[in-house]
Amino acid sequence: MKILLVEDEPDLRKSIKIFLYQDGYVVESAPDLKGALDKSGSFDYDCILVDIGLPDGSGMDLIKKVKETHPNTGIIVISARNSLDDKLQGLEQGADDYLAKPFHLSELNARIKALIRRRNYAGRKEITINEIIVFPEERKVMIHGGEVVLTRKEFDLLLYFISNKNRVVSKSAIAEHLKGDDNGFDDNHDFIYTHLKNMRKKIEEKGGKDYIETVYGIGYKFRPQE
Amino acid sequence: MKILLVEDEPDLRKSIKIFLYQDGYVVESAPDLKGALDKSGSFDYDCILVDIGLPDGSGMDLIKKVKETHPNTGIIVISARNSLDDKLQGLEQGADDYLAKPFHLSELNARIKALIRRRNYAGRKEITINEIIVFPEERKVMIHGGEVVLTRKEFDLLLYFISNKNRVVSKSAIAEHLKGDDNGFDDNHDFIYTHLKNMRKKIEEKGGKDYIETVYGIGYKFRPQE
DNA sequence: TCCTCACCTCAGAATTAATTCAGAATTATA
DNA sequence: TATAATTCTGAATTAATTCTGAGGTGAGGA
Repeated sequence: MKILLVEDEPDLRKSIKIFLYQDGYVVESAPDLKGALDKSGSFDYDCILVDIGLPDGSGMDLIKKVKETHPNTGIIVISARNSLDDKLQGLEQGADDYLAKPFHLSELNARIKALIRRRNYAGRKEITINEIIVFPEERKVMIHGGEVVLTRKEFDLLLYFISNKNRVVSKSAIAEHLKGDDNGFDDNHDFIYTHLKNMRKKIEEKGGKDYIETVYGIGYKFRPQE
Repeated sequence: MKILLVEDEPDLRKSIKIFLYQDGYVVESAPDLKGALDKSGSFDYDCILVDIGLPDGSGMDLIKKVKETHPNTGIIVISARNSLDDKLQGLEQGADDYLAKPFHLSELNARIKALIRRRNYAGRKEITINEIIVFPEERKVMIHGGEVVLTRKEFDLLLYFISNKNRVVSKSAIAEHLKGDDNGFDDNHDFIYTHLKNMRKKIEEKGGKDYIETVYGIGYKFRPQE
């Protein structure tokens, strides 16, 4: 679950980032409109949090562009100006929710969860893939009534496969999705192997089938039975 | 237990705040309708105390909005005008109780307790979690007939776990809940460790089991036995 | 056969949690 | 008010868990 945070005030940016990270999200951030446009254009985030008042422009432009290019990305506006105009304009441009500053971080978290649930899981709290049941908000996985305890990366990996089921995903796409902020250009993605192996092992131990098919030389495909 | 107090008169606001704080609540306040709308829109309070006559509008608008967005929040109207109309109108908008000025603070406290009890604990005065019995109003905890003496933060921590049982709560969320007013955004949450440890120790000393499960990398989960 | 890539194992690096402690802040008491 | 006691907070240390990357093996394709 990857989030882009666009906020110019460094302290606030840092706090939000820490908070969301601790809540299980993979977070990237940008301090201005330019950086945000760059990032949003080159990656498919699950959700973007955008401050309207940015040093080099208005967050409204970002909303507009993202809604054109990545219509499936959720957008939450955070704004200091609690004017009705701002709110209406933001929602009109395609934003999904609005939060006035100052806000409690747990409230932000609740909104994100609600948004992601609305968009991705048709409002349901759990996803069922044959004998595997995944609870995205609780980061919990059950198989045959028993819990499979996954680490942060393992869980993200599984969720990524699920949301891309029946599609081939490359190793580097996975790596990019699991990696947090701006670690430059990291070309060694071998750590995926370990997480994949551990995840497979844990699922198999609990009696779950391995629906992850290796597409030699290309990547992997998560193919549940119909 | 977090309360929002909306009252324009500074002296009254201050004394109510101090009084409620001393009774164990975490209190935030706003002097006008605008501030109240901001705060209530971005956090889920257990209870909101609202004066009807505010400098920039009527508290009725706040009641209406809160009931739409956070239907689980209790609302108590406090008003100088002791008119039946006011009372009826407030209750009609969705307020849960009504208190005419001037009032005794102890009366206010009693109403809050009654309200919170009605809403959160199905009218009961105590919450039982296996061998642990918690009295939220008295901020008292019993195990096997003996009292566990907890500090303010320790008790709030326990209560927070209980009201989020079987759900993972992050360290940040806990920290935010335990911290009172508008301390900006604080990103050092390590003090949680100490409170958690002390609480666990006290409960264990009295023979209570440790139902707090650590979810590595994410947070904690309070999981009582079925 | 040779080469590439998947996959495994393993150990050190990095992160996170538990524990301890001391000074700061708060509250109670004289 | 002054003093003592308690509680809170953050830092330091240690322990536990997870992440990451390197090296090796083997399978499949050219």
